[in-house]
Amino acid sequence: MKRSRQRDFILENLRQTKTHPSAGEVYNLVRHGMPRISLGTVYRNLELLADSHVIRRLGCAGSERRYDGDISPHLHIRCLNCNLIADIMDVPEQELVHLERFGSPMDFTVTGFSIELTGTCPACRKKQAAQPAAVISAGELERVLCRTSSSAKSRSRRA
Amino acid sequence: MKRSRQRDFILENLRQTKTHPSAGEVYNLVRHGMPRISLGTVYRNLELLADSHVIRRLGCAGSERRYDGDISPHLHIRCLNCNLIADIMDVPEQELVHLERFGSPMDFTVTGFSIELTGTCPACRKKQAAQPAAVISAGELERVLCRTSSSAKSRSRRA
DNA sequence: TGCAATACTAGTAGAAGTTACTATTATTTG
DNA sequence: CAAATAATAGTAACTTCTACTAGTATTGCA
Repeated sequence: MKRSRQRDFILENLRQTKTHPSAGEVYNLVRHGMPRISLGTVYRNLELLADSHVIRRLGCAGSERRYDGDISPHLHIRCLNCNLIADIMDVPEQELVHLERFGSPMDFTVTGFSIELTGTCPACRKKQAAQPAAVISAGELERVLCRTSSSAKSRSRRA
Repeated sequence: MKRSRQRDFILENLRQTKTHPSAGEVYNLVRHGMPRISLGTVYRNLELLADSHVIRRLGCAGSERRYDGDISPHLHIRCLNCNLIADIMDVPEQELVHLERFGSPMDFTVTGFSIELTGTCPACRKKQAAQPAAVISAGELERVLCRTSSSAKSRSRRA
């Protein structure tokens, strides 16, 4: 394994960022200082750094993979609306470690866990208040979505 | 909102499956009974059902989105090697709910959380034992990855 | 210091997963 | 039954990520 200026610069940029960026976002960050760096290099090095535990790969960050230059033990909360991710730094370690004891169905070897809180960030809450979503009643929902399995089965081969 | 045979059939299939399938896998399942169903229909309805809390969208299931027809409170463990997902059914509810109290940095509204254990499934453990991965020492890692920020900075504009 | 070995990069192409679009079909309401 | 419209099939396009190759940079050693 050899050092490279690209990897150093990626790490440096990630450590100075609090936004838990995706690979594409890191790419845009580092391009300011290294205009000719390639996207593939960013992807490769983020994975390499995460595999080496120099940075953290966020376990549950929506559809795209996100990274954190801060490897200290802390949790994240993600806005389900805009995917903004914030740190939760004040979690006592003993609250988390005990999760592993739920471990081994099917004889898995448990090596870790991912926890992510989800919610709504202040900005999105304001938007949603101004423009409230349509609401569907429980009865309506039942009617629409929970047809009995027998009636569905009897018609299932017509599509 | 109108009912459709496709949505009913997707739900029925998902509920009979224990594998926490992705949208593509659900597509392959339902095609046996509905050969002309389209992939887009499967995607749309899985999202719709998940948004309505009729099924669960797994919060941290690797790169692709996975779904669970069982919405009872339980956790999952995923094999980091092959992405096999197993249920962990015996988690006392009170162990989980308290997580929400770590809640609101930046004034987020906390609506839920995702927890996923990670590890190695029995099949992959056997494979890995037969073919062990290369190991890098801590000293080597430090040398390669942790160049000081000053030396990196001084060269960062040359790429 | 210079050279050989080779890990790494830039640039591009391609794969996988997901979303968007449109004409047509199915469901619901009156 | 007919009108209104939500949902579908099929396709194209988009996003994220990975693979590939020729060329470049880094390291180890003389």
